[in-house]
Amino acid sequence: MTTPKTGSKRNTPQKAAVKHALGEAKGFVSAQQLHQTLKNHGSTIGLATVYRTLADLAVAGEADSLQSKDSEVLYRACTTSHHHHLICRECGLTLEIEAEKLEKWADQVAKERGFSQPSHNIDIFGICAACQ
Amino acid sequence: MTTPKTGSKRNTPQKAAVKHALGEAKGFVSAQQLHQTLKNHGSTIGLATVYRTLADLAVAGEADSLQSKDSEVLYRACTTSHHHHLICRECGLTLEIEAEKLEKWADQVAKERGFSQPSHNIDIFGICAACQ
DNA sequence: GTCTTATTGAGAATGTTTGTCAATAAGCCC
DNA sequence: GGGCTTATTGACAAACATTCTCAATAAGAC
Repeated sequence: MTTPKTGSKRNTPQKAAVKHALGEAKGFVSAQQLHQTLKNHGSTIGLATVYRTLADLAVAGEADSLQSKDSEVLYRACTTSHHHHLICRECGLTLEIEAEKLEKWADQVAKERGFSQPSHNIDIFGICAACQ
Repeated sequence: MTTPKTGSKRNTPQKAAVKHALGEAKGFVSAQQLHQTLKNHGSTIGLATVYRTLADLAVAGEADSLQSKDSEVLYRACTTSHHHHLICRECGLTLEIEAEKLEKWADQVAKERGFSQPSHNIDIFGICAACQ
């Protein structure tokens, strides 16, 4: 009762492995894909652990998440600064885009209509030069 | 072989019912919600039919679709012209937004990086005046 | 009315994601 | 190093939305 101890995360080899694998991936990958990759490399990590770790990374701002067309969630390692993505529909190649103008525009539109706590979802898709 | 007959859609009471119910809904609704609403009104429509009809409407441009946080797809009746949405996270109230500038910006960003066939996903969320 | 075939509805099947829970091991104090 | 507490793990089951299957129905055309 005397020790709330709310925020005590532990460092485990599993978390490190997920983080590393996410860093190796070029574009966005699903939890399932990442789990398969890890197992192919000899890891015995559980699927649930991959899901949990990715969700934690997303909350911590160390990964971006995105909904694919097939209703699965895709993750990608990223810098902590806010940005958007230009994604190839063919190969998944992803470029980060800075768009300060856009941020301001979105926030302004929300405020003009009386909406508070604005947030937005902006992603651009296309076919990259290599895939054409 | 002599009759391709690829595009022969039939008009059924079920399709009309889904279309009507979608029009009645204020904001975005899921296929499950719509199915429930229809059943509550006495319809015996099947869940699969609701899904199929909504998918058709989305393809035909008569409905907008959107991925919610809970990984379900939400639909909304709309005009055929291209637009985006400002959505209340609390009550689901939805306003349509015209943003020609934005369209051009998105297409330009894609072309600058060598991407063809650009498309984009832009939605703004917030808490509407009534919900604050 | 008859015929063709798109459509329907009930349930099974799929696939992702989350929950459960006993077993394990990370961090800490001695 | 040894022991303790408890966050974490992994295997599996469960929840969930969505799609598939297929016999039965009915829309549209003649």
